[in-house]
Amino acid sequence: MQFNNSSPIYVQITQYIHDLIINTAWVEEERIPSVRDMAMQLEVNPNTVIRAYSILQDEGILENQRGIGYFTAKDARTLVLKKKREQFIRRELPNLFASMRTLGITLEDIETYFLLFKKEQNDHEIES
Amino acid sequence: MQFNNSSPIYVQITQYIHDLIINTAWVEEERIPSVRDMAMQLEVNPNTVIRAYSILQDEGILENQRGIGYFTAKDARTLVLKKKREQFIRRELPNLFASMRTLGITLEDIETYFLLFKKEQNDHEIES
Amino acid sequence: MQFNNSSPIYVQITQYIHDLIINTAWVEEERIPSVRDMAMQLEVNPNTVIRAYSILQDEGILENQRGIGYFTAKDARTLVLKKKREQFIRRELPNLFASMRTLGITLEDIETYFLLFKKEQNDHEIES
Amino acid sequence: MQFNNSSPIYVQITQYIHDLIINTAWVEEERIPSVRDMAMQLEVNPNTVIRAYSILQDEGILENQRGIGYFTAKDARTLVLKKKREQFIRRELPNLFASMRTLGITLEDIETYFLLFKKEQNDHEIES
DNA sequence: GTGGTCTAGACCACC
DNA sequence: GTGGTCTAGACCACA
Repeated sequence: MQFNNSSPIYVQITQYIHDLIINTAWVEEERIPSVRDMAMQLEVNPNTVIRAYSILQDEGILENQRGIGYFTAKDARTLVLKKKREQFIRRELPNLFASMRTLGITLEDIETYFLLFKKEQNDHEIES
Repeated sequence: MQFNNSSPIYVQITQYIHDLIINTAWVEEERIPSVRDMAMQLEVNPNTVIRAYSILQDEGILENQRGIGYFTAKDARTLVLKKKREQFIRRELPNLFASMRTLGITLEDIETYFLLFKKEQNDHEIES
Repeated sequence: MQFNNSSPIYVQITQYIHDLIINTAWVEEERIPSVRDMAMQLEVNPNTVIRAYSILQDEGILENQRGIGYFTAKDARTLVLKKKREQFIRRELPNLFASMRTLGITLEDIETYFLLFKKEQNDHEIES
Repeated sequence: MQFNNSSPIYVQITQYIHDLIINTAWVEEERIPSVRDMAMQLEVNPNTVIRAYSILQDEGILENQRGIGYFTAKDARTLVLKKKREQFIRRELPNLFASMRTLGITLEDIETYFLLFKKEQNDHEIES
């Protein structure tokens, strides 16, 4: 895994795990890699992984069984999706609409870009 | 002016000035408030204003005349608009589309939110 | 049995056994379940049960007969009660009074909560 | 300040700050000692102080102004009191009542101990 | 100056 | 084996 500098590594790890759960790469109520394993796998200090895991635990997405390890929560996927949707509507959308307003971009323009974007995605998939 | 914690204050100031120029609240080729005045007005450390002004100077939006002060550039408004459009298409839109994809949000959903957003804006304007 | 995360599992097991002895669910001088049985019943690692049993043995509440198993002591119930009373007066009460003081809670308030608590208990018993 | 081993240092620091705010030793909307100062004062690693401050920030008791420092929140005292009261009622009281039940201790007994406790407190105050 | 992140490494309790 | 706490120290962005 590659990290960028725009946000802290521990945040990028939480987002990465969010994705794993949405993709069902990590299924619910199963044990996830130990802090040390994850740290080795991501080539990161264990403390950084602990920080990410703890945040996810606070969010109710992970649970901890003493001396055994971390587990995905029962309704982890629902929780993640709900959380991300809220964020999207409360943070991303208002920014989007504000930008559209100041730049004079309409919904039709967005649609055009969207079709283009989907086309690109398809092309990439065909390539690979 | 109120600042939030999600991005550095100097960035928020540059965005604020971008808006002032787009709104033609600051017209082109005119002197803008001195660093000290701006700092007092925004209740901010002068260094922070200097940083914002310097960035805008690098972007070609402001110009500095030694010993006199800062001025808006000749084509400031065009520059700002161009810059913002680029950012919008290269950064915001891809993020938007990616979020839509993972969250299963369609363009129709966006439209619904957009109408809602416009309605709220109108209500606010009528109130005030 | 359900364990919470606020204290170690082996501590929760010792408290559970304390209760069993006070309730006379375990009578004195009788053999108690083997470590393995107990571990299976509680869905817990045998080492954890061993730890709990050892502590109770140190407290004089359990006795171990090599090769045979663990037994409740002759005066187990008296011992447990005495121990709990001491703990209550030396640890819980001072904390309680300190909290009451800083939070401005009076004995009358406590009484109100107590009546409420007893009422709830009754309701639960009637339900079941 | 002396720390005990029963709970992590960063937790003890948060509780210490809770007390400072309840006692109005720290008044609202004022700057508090910097992380480094506090660390030196408490003879603790700065990271440990950061951890405590961050938790209090999440609780809404402290606020952070970038590059300037931490401040007590506007309604910090109310928040702390509310938080502590809730904890008291939800955690301490049920334990208390459960102990009273199994040990056969009545409210009258508690009152006796309470008067004793208050008497001791007075004696201590007179001494010093 | 301020706080925030990250690492390396030690030590501990728990299962 | 598991996670959790703490330290020391480096480095960075921000005001």
